[in-house]
Amino acid sequence: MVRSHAPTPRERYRAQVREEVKRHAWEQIATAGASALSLNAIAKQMGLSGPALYRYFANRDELITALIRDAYRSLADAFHARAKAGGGLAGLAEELRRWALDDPQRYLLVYGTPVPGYEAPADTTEITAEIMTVLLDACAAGEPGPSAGPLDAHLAAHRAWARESDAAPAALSRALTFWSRLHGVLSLELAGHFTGMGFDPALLYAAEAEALTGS
Amino acid sequence: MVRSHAPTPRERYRAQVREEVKRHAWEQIATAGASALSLNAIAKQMGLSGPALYRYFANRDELITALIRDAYRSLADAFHARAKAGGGLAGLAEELRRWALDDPQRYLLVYGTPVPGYEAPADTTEITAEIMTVLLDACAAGEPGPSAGPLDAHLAAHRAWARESDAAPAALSRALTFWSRLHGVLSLELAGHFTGMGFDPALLYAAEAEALTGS
DNA sequence: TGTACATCAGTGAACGCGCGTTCACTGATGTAC
DNA sequence: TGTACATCAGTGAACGCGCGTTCACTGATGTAC
Repeated sequence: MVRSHAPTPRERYRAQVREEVKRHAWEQIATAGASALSLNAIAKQMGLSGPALYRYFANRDELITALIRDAYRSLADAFHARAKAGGGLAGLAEELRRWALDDPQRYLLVYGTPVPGYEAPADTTEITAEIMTVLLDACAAGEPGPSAGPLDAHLAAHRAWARESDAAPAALSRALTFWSRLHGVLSLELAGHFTGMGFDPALLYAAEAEALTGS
Repeated sequence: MVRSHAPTPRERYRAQVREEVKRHAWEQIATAGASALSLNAIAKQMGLSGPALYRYFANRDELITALIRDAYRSLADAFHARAKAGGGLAGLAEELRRWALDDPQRYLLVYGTPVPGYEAPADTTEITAEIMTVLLDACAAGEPGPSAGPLDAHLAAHRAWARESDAAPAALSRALTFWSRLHGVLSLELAGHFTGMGFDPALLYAAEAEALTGS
């Protein structure tokens, strides 16, 4: 966020092209999946020669990293905005579904089966922790609830992932349950496992969200 | 299951080689993911030339189809066996986790992000329906439970996926919830999204299973 | 039991393809005096 | 304001690679008389 100087025209141009490359990359991912991402194909689509892209990304992995970071960033922003606007946990559930359906491949890129051979940089961990913090705050906002069961006891002793949050164990387990249940519906839906079954996944999602937020 | 004649030595040999090809295919998937599956690489690993495999599989897609079918078949068999042995819904939850952890890539192949460009044959639908039937029977076995909420009402009218089952709407929603909740935990776990968080996914899974089966 | 023939597993060469990536280069854009 | 120089975007050729797939073929295995 902190710029040490105003961007020169060249810097602005570079940033624009980088964005354009990423836009084409997302289109390509939407068509053929993340593992089919090809720098050459993107260049051709932009009317450039293949090697030209190496001015903007060191290699294929760096491009994927940028896409993943952008995706996480986008979800974190959406969560922050929704949390600020109120709506609590139910609002976050709505927001998560909206965000996922808005660009299914973006969701699958970060929460689906990992791209083979690709190793996520430590830097994205920061953003995922940010997302988790918003979720934890919303979970802690409700009634504390009794801390029962082996999971809560376990989480009380294994809460490193919650960072400096002082959420009660019940809030921790609630956050994990929120995440995994909604991901369960979304990932099956986006991967197409409900197609042909004839029911509306939105209602299953709504039922799960309701069970979680008790509203 | 019905053989019209005893297998000739040649047929037996063919079947053996097909199995060996599939074995190597699974090993390769375990290392580099399903989208990296290469017929040439498998052939080399078996000490054969690339084209030799075309005696056993018409093309790459047919091999993937065989792997997917085998995977579903294996889960269906495991579910049948467990259902017969008793244990009800809780038993199926245990079995699902055991099956998933036994070969994570096998789970991800069928329930993860679909292989890009690959279209599943209609034939596998039969096996997934079989799996669903076992699950539905277990869900219907418990107390009927009050059919409430928009989801149950919706499912009462959209139950084509349940085939000829006469399970109550509450059982239908229970089956879907069972599937998506347990898949939520498993897919996040197998995709590595819990690594580095420091808690034990098995306890989250157990908590979800308990919430579903009420035991 | 031996011989003639058909079947079929596997080979090696070849096709065309697209990939990531490097390199030396041209030409345009910006900077310094 | 004009000129000399440095910076940098983009090109085209090239490298080596592995992929799926075809084709004509050799040689071994099984079958029929």
